[in-house]
Amino acid sequence: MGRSPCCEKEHTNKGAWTKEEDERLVNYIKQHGEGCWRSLPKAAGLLRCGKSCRLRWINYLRPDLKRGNFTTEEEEFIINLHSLLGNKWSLIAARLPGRTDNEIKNYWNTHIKRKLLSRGIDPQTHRPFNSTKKTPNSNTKISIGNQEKNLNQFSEIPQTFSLHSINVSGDNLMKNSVSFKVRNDSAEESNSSSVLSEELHPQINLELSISLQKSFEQSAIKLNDQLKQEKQQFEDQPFGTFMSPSATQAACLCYKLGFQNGNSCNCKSMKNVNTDDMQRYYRSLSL
DNA sequence: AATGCGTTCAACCGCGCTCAA
DNA sequence: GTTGAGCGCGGTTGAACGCAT
Repeated sequence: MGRSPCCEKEHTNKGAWTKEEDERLVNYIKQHGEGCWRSLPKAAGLLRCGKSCRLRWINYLRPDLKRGNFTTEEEEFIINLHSLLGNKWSLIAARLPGRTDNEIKNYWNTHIKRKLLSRGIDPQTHRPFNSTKKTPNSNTKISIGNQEKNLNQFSEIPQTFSLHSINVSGDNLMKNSVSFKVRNDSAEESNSSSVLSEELHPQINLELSISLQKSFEQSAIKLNDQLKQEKQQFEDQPFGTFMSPSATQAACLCYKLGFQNGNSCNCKSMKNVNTDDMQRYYRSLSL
């Protein structure tokens, strides 16, 4: 059965948007908000299909977009995220405020891809071209308490504290994949995440030592409450007077995963964690 | 000035997913 | 359980631009 077209093509404009069309779209969304893209063009007096309006708004007209060149930090961040997420541009964009998936995708294809190729790195696998390949073990299991699940069954793990609560069995290669998946709470991401190894990303410590104390739920709730409390303490006190054991551990994990541009660290000496990292960590908590 | 070629990026296309009927 | 509308995503296209010849 064929799919019906999203709009009456013969009555819609295509190609570049005019200034007037942009104004109409912006004014309409300012008044009525986003959504109902199918009915929006007619309501806004635009001879465009809904998808085209949505794309124009999301990729170009949204007021919170950051225009201009990507910074070196953004570029590094994209490379790191791509090594974990693969071509999941929308997921990568979600972690880069002010950037769109389309923008990142274009930047990847026009700049980063070429840069990696010139360094002798395969942009898809993030491995040197002459390195030996390892393939992930599709039967890798994740244990939650006394339950065991396949990777692809694992779909609802809270993001913030999951790294503390999961016991992973499988080969080293998949450990990192699992940790990423856990941080991003969707089975789909798990399936698409790239395989990492210490030889590929020496700055990323794959020995996550993630283990379960009691049941996953109990640990998660406990840690969530603890972090909530600590976050409040952090906001109440000037930095430096307060150091949280659970937060330092979590920040350390961020470090070890390479999300903070950090070097390998030792949790026992996390007194040395810098202020910016800690602030970033607390602000990232959605408690 | 004219032409060709490579690059960039806005926009389009088709597919998959979700959800309500 | 089936169907179809609506939406979002990733891949692709093509117009516009810059540079070299």
